Amino acid sequence: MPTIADVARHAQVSPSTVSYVLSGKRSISEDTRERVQSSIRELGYHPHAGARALASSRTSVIALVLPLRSDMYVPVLMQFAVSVVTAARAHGHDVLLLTNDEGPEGLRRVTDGAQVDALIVMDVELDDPRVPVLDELGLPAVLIGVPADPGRLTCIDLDFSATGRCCVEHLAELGHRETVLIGHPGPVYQRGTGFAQRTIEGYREASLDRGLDSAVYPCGHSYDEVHAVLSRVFAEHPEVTGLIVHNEPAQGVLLDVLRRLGKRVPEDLSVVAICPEGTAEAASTPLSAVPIPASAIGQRAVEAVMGKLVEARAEDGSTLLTPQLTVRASSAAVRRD
Amino acid sequence: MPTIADVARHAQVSPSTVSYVLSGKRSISEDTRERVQSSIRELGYHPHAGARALASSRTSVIALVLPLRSDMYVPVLMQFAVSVVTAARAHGHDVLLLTNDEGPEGLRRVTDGAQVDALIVMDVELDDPRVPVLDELGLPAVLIGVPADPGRLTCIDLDFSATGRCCVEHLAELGHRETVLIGHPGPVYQRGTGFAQRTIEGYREASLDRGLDSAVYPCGHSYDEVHAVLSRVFAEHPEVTGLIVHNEPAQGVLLDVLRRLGKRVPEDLSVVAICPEGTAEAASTPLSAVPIPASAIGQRAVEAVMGKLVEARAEDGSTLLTPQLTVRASSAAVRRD
DNA sequence: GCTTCGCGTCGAAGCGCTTCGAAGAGGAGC
DNA sequence: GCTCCTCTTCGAAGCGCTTCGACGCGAAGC
Repeated sequence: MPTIADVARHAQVSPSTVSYVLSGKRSISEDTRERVQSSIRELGYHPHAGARALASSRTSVIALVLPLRSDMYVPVLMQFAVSVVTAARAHGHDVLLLTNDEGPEGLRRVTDGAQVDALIVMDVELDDPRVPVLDELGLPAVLIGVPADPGRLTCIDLDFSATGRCCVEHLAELGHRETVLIGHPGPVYQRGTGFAQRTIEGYREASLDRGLDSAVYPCGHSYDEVHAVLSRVFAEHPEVTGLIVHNEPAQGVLLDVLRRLGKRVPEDLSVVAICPEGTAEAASTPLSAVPIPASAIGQRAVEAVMGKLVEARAEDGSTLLTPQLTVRASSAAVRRD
Repeated sequence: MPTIADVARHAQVSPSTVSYVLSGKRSISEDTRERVQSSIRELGYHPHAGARALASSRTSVIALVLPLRSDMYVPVLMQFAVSVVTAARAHGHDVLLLTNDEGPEGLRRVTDGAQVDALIVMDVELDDPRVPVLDELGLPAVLIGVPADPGRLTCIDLDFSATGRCCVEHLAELGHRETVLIGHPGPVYQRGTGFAQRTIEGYREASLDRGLDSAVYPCGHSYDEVHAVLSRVFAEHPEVTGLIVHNEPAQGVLLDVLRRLGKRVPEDLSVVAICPEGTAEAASTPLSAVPIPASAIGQRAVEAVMGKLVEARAEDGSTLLTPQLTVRASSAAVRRD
């Protein structure tokens, strides 16, 4: 592997000049710059990341902390990850993948060892032990998800409260008076998952505002669980005409179960989902849905991190993306007959 | 941040001694070792990764190259990724996440820059442009998937040919004479995806061996596509009693469509899937299936990489894991009436 | 004509660690 | 008593890069 000294010799300049050509931190004459650049190309020079990190205390690597939990919906996670990597690359950075099983110590490890310049942390819970650690770490950090107390940290997420509200309003405008929210499995709520709880809040508030009945049913993913929950829903709420589904993995099964139970969508029952675009489109009856803009969030997270990194720009707290409901075949005006 | 010099001073030894305590590369007296270790703890010392990489030309980071393609089944991908990260951590290594959109150059970039010690590459195609690049890179590399010509590289994968065969044999033993394989969408095959093609090969060979009819139908993921393909299958093969499904995303919809078409599983039709354990279990009729052992593969990949890293042990070419079919409710003996 | 300035370049120091050779201290062997 | 080892520890060099101060030079200012 050629070093910067090799390049310097080849271009007949000093190593520092090569460095300045690369970083652009001092002006270099057109002439030398080209000479250096062609030497770099000719020798196939790539700066040694370790040496660079040592000298500049910058790694050009950001950490992405993924949850390992099985109850997170994987495709969304993956969209996040991919968009973060892509956006980071666009800014000349790489991504170090961490899972959560090291806990807060894992964060300390990589930052103390100067392995990363910044962190992006996913699946943040309302009362997340990582948040205080991140806050005191002092490195640029962005949370995907909003904890109860974000401290000085930047958060980015879909506005789930508005999302819940948005679903209610859509159904209300179609004339539905009684709706039910099919949620994530119980443990997700007990754990204090912000997005799940906020969705419920929004749902409840909006229902109250409009004087509509509301009810929340946590629900598992399997066919049997969905079947059991829906049976209970119809037994306990025979008048229900609107279903809001905030439980991605159950989505696929849900329409199937409804069919079995003799409910036609949207004739007997309107369904609104909160899930990735693709899932909503591919359903047997395409679902009216608020898409989860995973890619946009990932991208924003990277932008925020880069902002802090480059210009120590203090991001203005949380960014909550406005939900955008797309109407498809699964929701329709209630039939008054 | 304390440096090794701070620790040395605190423990009243030289920096090199601290280094040897950390690396264990020379014997250190019980006494000093403990003194050094408690200084490390007390000061909260973490070695600077960049400095270490520079001095030792070892980064303790391995690259994981993920495909970005939308037609890969995401949950499996994620299982791979998570198991790779977990296994790597168990060996004291971190994982740098790369996507495929930089192509072979991306590999060069991270290796030339000495950012990683080794690479794990997923979703390798039969004729993958990254393979020759990896081969000449000289770094330890492990492929998940088996290209047509692996060169000197180590490959790890499920034995998909045996998997196809295994499914046929299971159905044959139940008395089925005519089976159909529902495969991935056409482009997956045209792209030269090893695992898809090998499954078909195994399926065809085993069918031939047993004198059974065979037919392959590529198939998309959406409800409509599955419906269309299955309708064609039953029109063109009215006698079919066994379905082998090698198309994870279609799995969910499939049973639903069969029900619509008036086919009972397993009474009219036995279904065998090739998919992750969880998917097979959660189906409305639990599926007899060959699970894709993503975690095991990821783990093995890391082991292989570590082997090469530590002892320059030349892994013995490809490792193909033997498929293990689990019988569930979706397959039964054919009814002769 | 002399100072002043800015531009382009260089040299050297230093980032924090690993590692090699060597040195000091004691014990064993003759 | 002297040599020869072994066991611990140290010192110094060096990994490849960035960055700061300085220097030389031509242009501008008086």
